[in-house]
This record gives sequence, C-alpha cells and structure tokens, in this order.
Amino acid sequence: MKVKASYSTRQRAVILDILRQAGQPLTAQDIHERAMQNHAGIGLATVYRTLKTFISQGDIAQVEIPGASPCYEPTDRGHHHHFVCQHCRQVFDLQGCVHDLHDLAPQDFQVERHEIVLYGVCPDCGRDESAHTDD
Amino acid sequence: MKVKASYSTRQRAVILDILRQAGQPLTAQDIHERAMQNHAGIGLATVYRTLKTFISQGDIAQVEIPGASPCYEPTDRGHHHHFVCQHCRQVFDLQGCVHDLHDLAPQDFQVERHEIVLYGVCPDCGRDESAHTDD
DNA sequence: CTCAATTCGAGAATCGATTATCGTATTTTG
DNA sequence: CAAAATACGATAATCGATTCTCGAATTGAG
Repeated sequence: MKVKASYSTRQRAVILDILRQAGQPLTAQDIHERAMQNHAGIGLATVYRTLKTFISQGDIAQVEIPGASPCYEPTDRGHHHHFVCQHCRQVFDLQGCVHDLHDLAPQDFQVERHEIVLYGVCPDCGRDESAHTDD
Repeated sequence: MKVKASYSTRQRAVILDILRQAGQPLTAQDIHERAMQNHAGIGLATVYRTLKTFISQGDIAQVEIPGASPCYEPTDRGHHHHFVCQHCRQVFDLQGCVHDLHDLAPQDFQVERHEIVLYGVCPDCGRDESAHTDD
C-alpha cells in the first residue's frame, strides 16, 4: 500500500503561507479571501481540500471555538489558547496556560486535554468602543 | 408594546423538567428523544421553539462546546465549566473554576468572560476502556 | 517534451442544526 | 362554553460549513 503522491502546487504554498503569516487562526473563508487578494484564483473547494491534506499531515490543526466559525492554524505554535473578540469575531492567540486546571474534574474522570477561551473586546474594537459607546 | 403572553403547556413543562432532571447539558435531539420516551408526542420543532422561549426568558442557556453539538442547560447552576467524554460524547458539568485566567490575555484586551472545557474519558467509559483496551 | 497522476475551479450537492409554514389543537379569558 | 390568542406537529425550507463532481489545468518522471 503505497502512500499517494503529493504534488507541490502554488495553491498549497499560498495557503500554508497565509496561515503562517496570519499569526492567528483563520477560517476557511478568511483564507479564501486572502488567497484571492494576494494571488487571484484559488477556489474555496481547494482551500478545504488543502486544509484537509495539511491536517492529515499534521501541519495544520483545526480550532473549534464556541460561538465562532471553525478556524485553522499551523501546529508549530505549541500549547496555547484563544481569545475571541465579541465585536469583530476575530480569534487571537494567547500565550501561556494555567495549572490546577485538570483538578476541576472529579477523580474518576480521566482528563486528557483542555481548552480555554476568553471572550471580550480586542484592542482595536476597544478603541472604537470608547469612541462610539455603541453596543 | 406589550410582551407577548406565554401559555403554560404540557410540552414546556416536560422540556424544562427534562433539562432540570438531566444534571448535564443536553442537545435538542437528546431532549426530543427523552420527551418522546417519557410522554409521547413532542415535535422537534416544539423543542427548539420552547428552548428559544426559555432562553429569552433567561431560564435556559445554550452551551457551545468545541467538537460537540450545541447543548442546553438550566441557568440556575451558577458559574461552572464542562467536561466532554471523547468516547460517548456526553457533556458533564464541572464544579469550580480557576483564577488568574484573565491574565492570559495581554493588557489591551478586555476580558469579559471565559470558557473552560476539559476533554477525556468519563467514569463509565473509563471502566469499559480498561476492560477492552480498545481505542 | 509527453503522458499519466494529481490537483484545480466553479458550482451543485450534502450535512447537521435550526427555523418557517400552515392547518389543527390547546390555553385563556370572560 | 365560545371566541381569541397562542402553541403544536409534521415536514419543507434555510443556513453555514464542507464535500462532491467533472472537465480542464498542472505537476513529476522519463
């Protein structure tokens, strides 16, 4: 059973690059839009196909955030968590973690991993907010 | 603008009761199934309609968990978090919380709330697992 | 360069969750 | 109990995310 060959294409390079440059998780839509801007002509289907390929190769991970669309990010960023801006819906990476986290579960639960998501207002939107006082 | 009246119906009582008895967040499907068992004849549409009503009244809250279907739970349980069993996909309530959590975000982010989700194996599935050693 | 393998693009199709539709049934009010 | 307001049930429709389809284009080996 030989592993199916994998061609290196412009599209794949672009998508991986976008994700690496981003510094924050992006949705498939985000990636698609940026790909269209930077280098015209990448179909949404291709974005999904490519993400899938990279995910199975372990280069990219899907990030699911309650209240946000599924995002994708490179796997080389180590353990970290996320912040979701309730204004612009963007997802940001956070550094660090907290301990004692697994103690939240009773003894008879085996905890294998955890997710932490902070919600609030990002710096950009915070600036707007103080000006508008809207929402 | 008067607030729309709200009739008290068998269906609403049943749904709220199911949710209160459950002790853990349930999906709309879960609720529907249990409602069918306990008291025949509650449509899925009614489940959603009723959840929506209760949510707007503040009696029920929707719980979104990455990797799980949207769940619903009574709001009278105070601040708590959740555990998702990677085997049976059930969502459990956890008591307690951790501090220093909001420090994860840089100063210029306004943190308003947070979510913590632990993933692992629940007691029931852990028992099975040790017997089968499968998965 | 040539050919076979692989990938692409655009749009249709699918999927799970949720909402809308509409005729019927139930709850309130008096 | 009668009438009006509200809710129900079954199913079709919708929604966002993702996958599939298939003819055209690109890539890698020789």
